Amino acid sequence: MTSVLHADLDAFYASVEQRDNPRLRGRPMAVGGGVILAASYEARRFGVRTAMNEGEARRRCPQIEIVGARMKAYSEASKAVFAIFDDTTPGVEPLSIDEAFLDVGGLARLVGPAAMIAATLRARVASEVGIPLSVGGASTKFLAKVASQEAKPDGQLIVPDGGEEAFLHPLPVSRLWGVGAVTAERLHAKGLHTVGDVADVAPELLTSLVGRAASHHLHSLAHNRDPRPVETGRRRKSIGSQRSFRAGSVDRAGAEAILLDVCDRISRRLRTGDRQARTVTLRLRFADFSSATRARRFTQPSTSTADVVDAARDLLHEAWPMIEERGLTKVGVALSDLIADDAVQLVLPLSARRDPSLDAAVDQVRERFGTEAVTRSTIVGFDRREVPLLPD
DNA sequence: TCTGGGGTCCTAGGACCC
DNA sequence: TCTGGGGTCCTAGGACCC
Repeated sequence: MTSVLHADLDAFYASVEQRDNPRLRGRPMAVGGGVILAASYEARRFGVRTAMNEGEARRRCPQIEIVGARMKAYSEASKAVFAIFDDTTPGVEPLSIDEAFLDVGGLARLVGPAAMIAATLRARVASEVGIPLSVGGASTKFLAKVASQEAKPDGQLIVPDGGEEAFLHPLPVSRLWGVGAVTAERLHAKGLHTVGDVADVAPELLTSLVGRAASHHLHSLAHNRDPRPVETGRRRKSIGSQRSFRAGSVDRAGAEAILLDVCDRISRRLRTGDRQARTVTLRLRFADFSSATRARRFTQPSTSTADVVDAARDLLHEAWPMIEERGLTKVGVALSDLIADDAVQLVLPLSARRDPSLDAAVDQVRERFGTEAVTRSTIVGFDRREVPLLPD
Protein backbone atom coordinates (compact mmCIF):
# COMPACT_ATOMS: atom_id res chain seq x y z
CA MET A 1 0.00 0.00 0.00
CA THR A 2 1.20 3.51 -0.72
CA SER A 3 1.78 4.92 2.73
CA VAL A 4 4.72 7.28 2.24
CA LEU A 5 5.11 10.35 0.06
CA HIS A 6 8.46 11.99 -0.61
CA ALA A 7 8.02 15.66 -1.49
CA ASP A 8 10.99 17.42 -3.07
CA LEU A 9 11.18 21.01 -4.35
CA ASP A 10 12.76 21.21 -7.81
CA ALA A 11 16.05 23.16 -8.11
CA PHE A 12 14.85 24.93 -4.99
CA TYR A 13 17.06 28.07 -4.74
CA ALA A 14 16.90 28.59 -8.50
CA SER A 15 13.10 28.22 -8.51
CA VAL A 16 12.72 30.90 -5.84
CA GLU A 17 14.89 33.28 -7.89
CA GLN A 18 12.87 32.61 -11.04
CA ARG A 19 9.66 33.18 -9.09
CA ASP A 20 10.87 36.55 -7.79
CA ASN A 21 12.51 37.77 -10.99
CA PRO A 22 10.50 37.33 -14.23
CA ARG A 23 13.58 38.05 -16.32
CA LEU A 24 15.13 34.76 -15.09
CA ARG A 25 12.15 32.59 -16.02
CA GLY A 26 12.63 30.12 -18.84
CA ARG A 27 16.34 30.98 -19.00
CA PRO A 28 19.47 29.05 -18.03
CA MET A 29 20.38 30.48 -14.63
CA ALA A 30 21.91 29.40 -11.37
CA VAL A 31 22.41 30.48 -7.79
CA GLY A 32 26.08 30.60 -6.94
CA GLY A 33 28.76 31.82 -4.62
CA GLY A 34 32.03 30.61 -6.06
CA VAL A 35 30.41 27.30 -6.89
CA ILE A 36 26.94 26.51 -8.23
CA LEU A 37 24.49 25.95 -5.38
CA ALA A 38 21.47 25.27 -7.59
CA ALA A 39 20.99 25.31 -11.36
CA SER A 40 17.69 25.84 -13.17
CA TYR A 41 16.51 23.00 -15.41
CA GLU A 42 17.27 25.22 -18.42
CA ALA A 43 20.89 25.39 -17.26
CA ARG A 44 21.07 21.67 -16.47
CA ARG A 45 20.42 20.97 -20.14
CA PHE A 46 23.88 22.45 -20.79
CA GLY A 47 25.47 20.17 -18.18
CA VAL A 48 25.58 22.69 -15.33
CA ARG A 49 25.47 20.90 -11.98
CA THR A 50 25.44 21.63 -8.26
CA ALA A 51 28.95 22.01 -6.74
CA MET A 52 30.49 22.86 -10.13
CA ASN A 53 32.67 25.96 -10.00
CA GLU A 54 31.25 29.02 -11.74
CA GLY A 55 33.99 29.16 -14.37
CA GLU A 56 33.16 25.68 -15.57
CA ALA A 57 29.44 26.51 -15.57
CA ARG A 58 30.07 29.53 -17.83
CA ARG A 59 32.23 27.48 -20.14
CA ARG A 60 29.44 24.94 -20.61
CA CYS A 61 26.72 27.55 -20.87
CA PRO A 62 28.04 31.02 -21.89
CA GLN A 63 24.60 32.67 -21.68
CA ILE A 64 23.99 31.50 -18.10
CA GLU A 65 23.01 34.10 -15.55
CA ILE A 66 24.40 33.47 -12.06
CA VAL A 67 22.84 35.30 -9.12
CA GLY A 68 23.90 35.44 -5.48
CA ALA A 69 22.15 33.41 -2.80
CA ARG A 70 19.35 34.99 -0.71
CA MET A 71 19.14 32.51 2.14
CA LYS A 72 16.40 34.48 3.88
CA ALA A 73 14.06 34.19 0.89
CA TYR A 74 14.72 30.43 0.65
CA SER A 75 14.14 29.95 4.33
CA GLU A 76 10.78 31.78 4.10
CA ALA A 77 9.69 29.79 1.06
CA SER A 78 10.67 26.57 2.85
CA LYS A 79 8.60 27.50 5.90
CA ALA A 80 5.56 28.22 3.72
CA VAL A 81 5.92 24.84 1.98
CA PHE A 82 6.35 22.95 5.26
CA ALA A 83 3.20 24.68 6.59
CA ILE A 84 1.32 23.07 3.67
CA PHE A 85 2.88 19.69 4.51
CA ASP A 86 1.85 20.07 8.17
CA ASP A 87 -1.63 21.03 7.07
CA THR A 88 -1.84 17.78 5.07
CA THR A 89 -0.73 15.26 7.70
CA PRO A 90 0.71 15.25 11.23
CA GLY A 91 3.33 12.75 10.02
CA VAL A 92 5.95 15.03 8.45
CA GLU A 93 9.67 14.19 8.63
CA PRO A 94 11.85 17.03 7.29
CA LEU A 95 15.03 15.87 5.54
CA SER A 96 16.48 19.21 4.54
CA ILE A 97 15.39 22.73 3.61
CA ASP A 98 13.67 21.43 0.46
CA GLU A 99 12.41 17.89 1.05
CA ALA A 100 10.37 15.81 3.47
CA PHE A 101 8.66 12.48 3.96
CA LEU A 102 4.91 12.51 4.59
CA ASP A 103 3.12 9.64 6.26
CA VAL A 104 -0.20 9.30 4.44
CA GLY A 105 -0.97 5.74 5.55
CA GLY A 106 -3.95 6.76 7.67
CA LEU A 107 -5.26 9.34 5.24
CA ALA A 108 -6.61 7.15 2.43
CA ARG A 109 -10.08 6.75 3.90
CA LEU A 110 -10.41 10.34 5.04
CA VAL A 111 -8.87 12.22 2.17
CA GLY A 112 -8.45 9.92 -0.81
CA PRO A 113 -5.77 7.87 -2.52
CA ALA A 114 -2.09 8.86 -2.44
CA ALA A 115 -2.16 10.13 -6.01
CA MET A 116 -4.88 12.59 -5.08
CA ILE A 117 -3.02 13.81 -1.98
CA ALA A 118 0.12 14.27 -4.06
CA ALA A 119 -1.75 16.25 -6.72
CA THR A 120 -3.31 18.50 -4.08
CA LEU A 121 0.07 19.14 -2.43
CA ARG A 122 1.64 20.10 -5.75
CA ALA A 123 -1.23 22.40 -6.69
CA ARG A 124 -1.18 24.13 -3.32
CA VAL A 125 2.59 24.68 -3.32
CA ALA A 126 2.37 26.04 -6.88
CA SER A 127 -0.44 28.47 -6.14
CA GLU A 128 0.42 29.48 -2.57
CA VAL A 129 4.23 29.57 -2.74
CA GLY A 130 4.78 29.80 -6.48
CA ILE A 131 7.43 27.10 -6.96
CA PRO A 132 7.32 23.58 -8.45
CA LEU A 133 7.18 20.48 -6.22
CA SER A 134 7.71 16.87 -7.26
CA VAL A 135 6.17 14.03 -5.28
CA GLY A 136 6.89 10.31 -5.21
CA GLY A 137 4.73 7.76 -3.43
CA ALA A 138 5.31 4.13 -2.46
CA SER A 139 5.07 1.54 0.28
CA THR A 140 8.48 2.49 1.76
CA LYS A 141 10.47 5.67 2.37
CA PHE A 142 13.28 4.57 0.13
CA LEU A 143 11.05 3.80 -2.84
CA ALA A 144 9.06 7.00 -2.38
CA LYS A 145 12.30 8.94 -2.67
CA VAL A 146 13.37 7.06 -5.78
CA ALA A 147 9.93 7.77 -7.27
CA SER A 148 10.17 11.51 -6.64
CA GLN A 149 13.54 11.60 -8.44
CA GLU A 150 11.95 9.82 -11.40
CA ALA A 151 9.02 12.25 -11.32
CA LYS A 152 11.19 15.38 -11.65
CA PRO A 153 10.84 18.03 -12.81
CA ASP A 154 7.42 19.20 -11.65
CA GLY A 155 5.78 15.79 -11.67
CA GLN A 156 4.46 13.00 -9.50
CA LEU A 157 4.83 9.24 -9.57
CA ILE A 158 3.06 6.71 -7.36
CA VAL A 159 4.59 3.23 -7.55
CA PRO A 160 1.68 0.78 -7.86
CA ASP A 161 1.22 -2.02 -5.31
CA GLY A 162 2.98 -5.13 -6.52
CA GLY A 163 4.93 -3.17 -9.13
CA GLU A 164 7.78 -2.24 -6.78
CA GLU A 165 10.54 -4.49 -8.09
CA ALA A 166 9.57 -4.00 -11.74
CA PHE A 167 10.02 -0.27 -11.17
CA LEU A 168 13.18 -0.54 -9.09
CA HIS A 169 15.31 -3.26 -10.65
CA PRO A 170 16.13 -1.67 -14.03
CA LEU A 171 17.44 1.52 -12.36
CA PRO A 172 21.21 2.16 -12.02
CA VAL A 173 22.90 1.19 -8.72
CA SER A 174 23.56 4.85 -8.00
CA ARG A 175 19.86 5.24 -7.15
CA LEU A 176 20.37 3.14 -4.02
CA TRP A 177 20.68 5.28 -0.93
CA GLY A 178 24.29 5.25 0.16
CA VAL A 179 25.81 4.50 -3.24
CA GLY A 180 27.95 7.43 -4.33
CA ALA A 181 30.85 7.66 -6.74
CA VAL A 182 33.22 5.41 -4.76
CA THR A 183 30.76 2.59 -4.07
CA ALA A 184 29.28 2.74 -7.60
CA GLU A 185 32.78 2.27 -9.05
CA ARG A 186 33.39 -0.77 -6.81
CA LEU A 187 30.07 -2.31 -7.83
CA HIS A 188 30.65 -1.64 -11.53
CA ALA A 189 34.03 -3.34 -11.31
CA LYS A 190 32.22 -6.56 -10.34
CA GLY A 191 29.66 -6.20 -13.12
CA LEU A 192 26.90 -4.87 -10.89
CA HIS A 193 25.17 -2.07 -12.79
CA THR A 194 21.48 -2.14 -11.94
CA VAL A 195 19.53 -2.37 -8.70
CA GLY A 196 18.37 -5.78 -9.91
CA ASP A 197 22.00 -6.92 -10.16
CA VAL A 198 22.51 -5.97 -6.50
CA ALA A 199 19.29 -7.72 -5.49
CA ASP A 200 20.51 -10.98 -7.05
CA VAL A 201 24.16 -10.94 -5.99
CA ALA A 202 25.50 -13.27 -3.27
CA PRO A 203 25.55 -11.41 0.08
CA GLU A 204 29.16 -12.53 0.73
CA LEU A 205 30.39 -10.82 -2.44
CA LEU A 206 28.52 -7.65 -1.57
CA THR A 207 30.00 -7.70 1.94
CA SER A 208 33.52 -8.07 0.57
CA LEU A 209 32.93 -5.01 -1.60
CA VAL A 210 31.29 -2.56 0.77
CA GLY A 211 31.49 -3.95 4.33
CA ARG A 212 28.90 -5.63 6.49
CA ALA A 213 26.49 -2.84 7.39
CA ALA A 214 26.41 -1.32 3.91
CA SER A 215 25.97 -4.75 2.33
CA HIS A 216 22.94 -5.54 4.45
CA HIS A 217 21.58 -2.06 3.79
CA LEU A 218 21.96 -2.24 -0.01
CA HIS A 219 20.58 -5.74 -0.27
CA SER A 220 17.51 -4.72 1.71
CA LEU A 221 16.88 -1.61 -0.35
CA ALA A 222 17.31 -3.54 -3.61
CA HIS A 223 14.42 -5.74 -2.46
CA ASN A 224 12.45 -2.70 -1.30
CA ARG A 225 12.80 -3.81 2.32
CA ASP A 226 12.85 -0.57 4.31
CA PRO A 227 11.01 -0.79 7.63
CA ARG A 228 11.90 2.73 8.79
CA PRO A 229 8.77 4.63 9.79
CA VAL A 230 8.26 8.30 9.01
CA GLU A 231 9.67 10.01 12.09
CA THR A 232 8.39 13.33 13.31
CA GLY A 233 10.21 15.50 15.80
CA ARG A 234 13.74 14.41 14.94
CA ARG A 235 16.39 16.73 16.33
CA ARG A 236 19.67 17.81 14.83
CA LYS A 237 22.62 15.71 16.02
CA SER A 238 25.42 18.14 15.28
CA ILE A 239 25.97 21.80 14.49
CA GLY A 240 28.88 22.97 12.39
CA SER A 241 30.29 25.80 10.34
CA GLN A 242 33.30 26.11 8.08
CA ARG A 243 35.18 28.55 5.84
CA SER A 244 37.35 28.00 2.80
CA PHE A 245 40.08 30.17 1.40
CA ARG A 246 42.99 29.98 -1.00
CA ALA A 247 46.08 28.14 0.19
CA GLY A 248 48.62 30.48 1.73
CA SER A 249 46.16 33.37 2.09
CA VAL A 250 45.68 32.85 5.83
CA ASP A 251 48.40 32.93 8.47
CA ARG A 252 48.14 31.70 12.03
CA ALA A 253 46.49 34.86 13.35
CA GLY A 254 44.07 34.77 10.42
CA ALA A 255 43.21 31.14 11.11
CA GLU A 256 42.54 31.95 14.76
CA ALA A 257 40.31 34.86 13.79
CA ILE A 258 38.25 32.64 11.49
CA LEU A 259 38.10 30.00 14.19
CA LEU A 260 36.78 32.53 16.72
CA ASP A 261 34.09 33.69 14.34
CA VAL A 262 33.02 30.13 13.51
CA CYS A 263 32.94 29.15 17.21
CA ASP A 264 30.82 32.20 18.00
CA ARG A 265 28.29 31.32 15.28
CA ILE A 266 27.85 27.71 16.27
CA SER A 267 27.72 28.43 20.01
CA ARG A 268 24.91 30.91 19.35
CA ARG A 269 23.04 28.35 17.29
CA LEU A 270 23.54 25.85 20.10
CA ARG A 271 21.95 28.20 22.62
CA THR A 272 19.17 29.28 20.26
CA GLY A 273 18.34 25.60 19.77
CA ASP A 274 18.29 25.01 23.54
CA ARG A 275 20.99 22.38 23.31
CA GLN A 276 24.26 21.57 25.04
CA ALA A 277 27.25 19.98 23.34
CA ARG A 278 29.85 17.54 24.64
CA THR A 279 32.20 17.22 21.68
CA VAL A 280 34.09 19.86 19.73
CA THR A 281 35.61 18.77 16.43
CA LEU A 282 38.12 20.81 14.43
CA ARG A 283 37.96 20.06 10.71
CA LEU A 284 40.84 20.98 8.47
CA ARG A 285 41.38 20.74 4.75
CA PHE A 286 44.74 21.15 3.08
CA ALA A 287 46.14 22.39 -0.22
CA ASP A 288 46.46 18.84 -1.57
CA PHE A 289 42.75 18.33 -0.72
CA SER A 290 43.53 15.86 2.03
CA SER A 291 41.78 16.51 5.32
CA ALA A 292 42.04 15.86 9.03
CA THR A 293 39.79 16.10 12.06
CA ARG A 294 40.72 16.57 15.70
CA ALA A 295 38.17 16.17 18.46
CA ARG A 296 37.90 16.90 22.16
CA ARG A 297 35.18 16.02 24.65
CA PHE A 298 34.11 18.06 27.63
CA THR A 299 33.63 16.21 30.90
CA GLN A 300 30.41 18.19 31.24
CA PRO A 301 28.20 19.32 28.33
CA SER A 302 28.41 23.05 27.73
CA THR A 303 26.71 25.90 25.87
CA SER A 304 29.47 28.41 26.46
CA THR A 305 31.26 30.13 23.60
CA ALA A 306 34.37 30.34 25.75
CA ASP A 307 34.48 26.56 26.28
CA VAL A 308 34.10 25.96 22.55
CA VAL A 309 36.74 28.52 21.67
CA ASP A 310 39.21 27.13 24.24
CA ALA A 311 38.85 23.60 22.93
CA ALA A 312 39.02 24.62 19.27
CA ARG A 313 42.06 26.80 19.84
CA ASP A 314 43.84 23.99 21.66
CA LEU A 315 43.14 21.62 18.82
CA LEU A 316 44.35 24.15 16.24
CA HIS A 317 47.52 24.65 18.25
CA GLU A 318 48.18 20.91 18.37
CA ALA A 319 47.52 20.55 14.66
CA TRP A 320 49.68 23.50 13.66
CA PRO A 321 52.79 21.52 12.59
CA MET A 322 50.61 19.49 10.20
CA ILE A 323 49.01 22.69 8.90
CA GLU A 324 52.38 24.28 8.19
CA GLU A 325 53.45 21.20 6.32
CA ARG A 326 50.36 20.78 4.14
CA GLY A 327 48.95 24.31 3.71
CA LEU A 328 45.51 25.20 5.03
CA THR A 329 42.51 25.80 2.71
CA LYS A 330 39.55 25.26 5.02
CA VAL A 331 38.78 25.54 8.73
CA GLY A 332 35.60 24.28 10.35
CA VAL A 333 34.27 23.46 13.78
CA ALA A 334 31.45 21.07 14.61
CA LEU A 335 29.61 20.49 17.87
CA SER A 336 28.17 17.04 18.47
CA ASP A 337 26.82 14.74 21.20
CA LEU A 338 24.08 17.31 21.60
CA ILE A 339 21.60 17.04 24.44
CA ALA A 340 18.72 19.22 25.58
CA ASP A 341 19.95 22.15 27.64
CA ASP A 342 17.68 21.16 30.52
CA ALA A 343 19.05 17.62 30.53
CA VAL A 344 20.09 16.28 33.90
CA GLN A 345 23.22 14.23 33.90
CA LEU A 346 23.69 11.34 36.30
CA VAL A 347 27.36 10.71 36.79
CA LEU A 348 27.81 7.03 37.55
CA PRO A 349 30.57 4.46 37.72
CA LEU A 350 30.85 2.41 34.56
CA SER A 351 29.56 -0.69 36.30
CA ALA A 352 26.30 1.04 37.18
CA ARG A 353 25.54 2.53 33.76
CA ARG A 354 23.27 -0.27 32.63
CA ASP A 355 21.99 -1.34 36.00
CA PRO A 356 18.22 -1.85 35.59
CA SER A 357 17.65 -1.15 39.26
CA LEU A 358 18.58 2.45 38.45
CA ASP A 359 15.58 2.90 36.19
CA ALA A 360 13.34 3.87 39.08
CA ALA A 361 15.89 6.39 40.30
CA VAL A 362 16.10 7.89 36.84
CA ASP A 363 12.32 8.29 36.83
CA GLN A 364 12.53 10.11 40.14
CA VAL A 365 15.10 12.48 38.71
CA ARG A 366 12.84 13.11 35.73
CA GLU A 367 9.98 14.05 37.94
CA ARG A 368 12.01 16.14 40.29
CA PHE A 369 13.68 18.25 37.61
CA GLY A 370 10.66 18.26 35.31
CA THR A 371 12.61 17.07 32.30
CA GLU A 372 12.43 14.06 30.03
CA ALA A 373 16.11 14.22 29.21
CA VAL A 374 18.23 12.33 31.69
CA THR A 375 21.57 11.00 30.52
CA ARG A 376 23.83 8.54 32.26
CA SER A 377 27.50 9.28 32.01
CA THR A 378 30.65 8.06 33.65
CA ILE A 379 33.68 9.35 35.40
CA VAL A 380 36.21 6.65 34.76
CA GLY A 381 37.87 5.35 37.90
CA PHE A 382 34.99 5.96 40.29
CA ASP A 383 34.03 2.97 42.30
CA ARG A 384 30.31 2.49 42.69
CA ARG A 385 30.47 2.40 46.48
CA GLU A 386 31.85 5.92 46.53
CA VAL A 387 28.96 7.43 44.61
CA PRO A 388 25.69 8.25 46.30
CA LEU A 389 23.11 7.39 43.65
CA LEU A 390 20.55 10.04 44.44
CA PRO A 391 22.09 12.84 46.48
CA ASP A 392 19.66 15.24 48.05
C1' DT B 1 35.48 20.60 -13.03
C1' DC B 2 40.90 21.52 -8.73
C1' DT B 3 35.87 20.95 -5.21
C1' DG B 4 30.89 25.30 -0.83
C1' DG B 5 28.59 24.63 3.38
C1' DG B 6 25.28 22.16 5.98
C1' DG B 7 24.65 17.64 7.69
C1' DT B 8 24.29 11.85 8.72
C1' DC B 9 26.15 7.36 9.45
C1' DC B 10 29.74 3.66 9.64
C1' DT B 11 34.34 1.58 10.72
C1' DA B 12 38.34 0.66 13.27
C1' DG B 13 41.96 0.81 16.75
C1' DG B 14 43.49 1.73 21.38
C1' DA B 15 42.43 2.67 26.27
C1' DC B 16 40.08 1.19 29.97
C1' DC B 17 37.08 -1.70 32.90
C1' DC B 18 35.28 -6.05 34.74
C1' DT C 1 51.01 -13.11 38.80
C1' DC C 2 49.68 -13.68 34.21
C1' DT C 3 46.26 -14.02 30.65
C1' DG C 4 41.90 -13.72 28.09
C1' DG C 5 37.31 -12.30 26.51
C1' DG C 6 33.72 -8.96 26.23
C1' DG C 7 31.92 -4.36 26.57
C1' DT C 8 32.17 0.74 26.29
C1' DC C 9 34.34 5.13 25.41
C1' DC C 10 37.09 8.11 22.68
C1' DT C 11 39.25 9.57 18.52
C1' DA C 12 40.14 9.74 13.53
C1' DG C 13 38.87 8.92 8.99
C1' DG C 14 35.81 8.27 5.16
C1' DA C 15 31.57 7.84 2.25
C1' DC C 16 27.49 9.91 1.31
C1' DC C 17 23.43 13.25 0.97
C1' DC C 18 21.25 17.90 -0.26
